[in-house]
Amino acid sequence: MTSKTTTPRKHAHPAFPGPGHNHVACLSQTLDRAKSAFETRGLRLTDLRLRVFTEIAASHHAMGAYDIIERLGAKGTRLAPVSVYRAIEALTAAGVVHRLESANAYFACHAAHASQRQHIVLSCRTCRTIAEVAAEAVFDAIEDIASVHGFKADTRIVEISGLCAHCVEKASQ
Amino acid sequence: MTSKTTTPRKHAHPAFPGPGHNHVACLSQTLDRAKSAFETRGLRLTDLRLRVFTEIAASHHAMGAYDIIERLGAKGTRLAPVSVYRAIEALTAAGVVHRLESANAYFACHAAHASQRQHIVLSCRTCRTIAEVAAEAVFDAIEDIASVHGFKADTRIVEISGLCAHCVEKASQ
DNA sequence: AACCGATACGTTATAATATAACAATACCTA
DNA sequence: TAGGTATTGTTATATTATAACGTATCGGTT
Repeated sequence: MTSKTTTPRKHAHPAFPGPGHNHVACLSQTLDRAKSAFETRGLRLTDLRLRVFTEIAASHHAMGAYDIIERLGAKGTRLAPVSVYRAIEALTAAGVVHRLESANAYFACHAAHASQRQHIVLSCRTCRTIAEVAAEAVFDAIEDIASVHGFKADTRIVEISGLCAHCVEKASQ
Repeated sequence: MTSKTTTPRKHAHPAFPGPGHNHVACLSQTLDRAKSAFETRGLRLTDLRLRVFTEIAASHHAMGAYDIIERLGAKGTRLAPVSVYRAIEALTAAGVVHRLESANAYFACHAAHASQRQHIVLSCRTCRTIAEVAAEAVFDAIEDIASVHGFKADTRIVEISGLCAHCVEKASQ
């Protein structure tokens, strides 16, 4: 089995989707999850929020608020910054968008994020792709060290920058 | 032993210094460490950098770049933003100042940070105090999960917000 | 000492990110 | 359909950060 075969992947949603992954299907599922996330929380996924979310979820990259404005502007709707920020706030509250703190940018949650399992963010500095991966051991270790110091943790930000598997492979060729 | 005694602490530099800790001594040591950090790296701790660092290290809080400008301005030197940002850049490169990514702010490294042991940031949302604590288990877990995904980690940001031991105690009174 | 290249700093302008304040509209639901 | 709440529009402004370019200073070399 060579590296160039089109053998089906084991996972429908690998942490780092390759450049050629079927993003149409991926996006469709992500939108569905967003809809239920709003529904189950009793929140409204309005047209504005849906349009903003669709832009963010159009890729697996983090996107600045003003990027979103420009992209939606190119499609005919010039939004004020505050409108986009409010949409982002609602999407974040619903848990379908996260903020990449180290980049002042926003990315869609493409994973099922079942229940409350916590994820860390892996961000490839070459292809800019972002993946969230479950990492309970990391959060367990954080709780341990926090409790050693009598610290009561509230929000936990873990953002790792580096090279994703695809870019590591390319770099070694 | 009541909670109001002035019993000496076990550590000269606890992760979260109490409100009444001897910051004069603390600052003095922090400045010394900064001087050697610049020296060993062959970098210059200029007057501007020293003044900026002294402001940042005046507390265990994170400070915005414009806060620094205002504080130094109150002391007679009105600096342009870019000057402060350049100083911060140099101080960061020397490893004596870190950026709190989730707050776009900067804080002094008050710990010895011996060798290359990695630290996570604990940030109290009540008293705003920041502590860096060694947490090798956290970084080990991060390496594990990264390698599972074929990810080659480069920079690692771990920022935990919550309540420090002092504020937990106050809140429970 | 005089020179020279590199580093640091000053000055001005502007980019990039984010929120405040208040008016208008849309949406529930009684 | 009336009235309250949530959402969006509109305008202005706050906050964070960098670009571009000139001047000064430092440190090593002749």
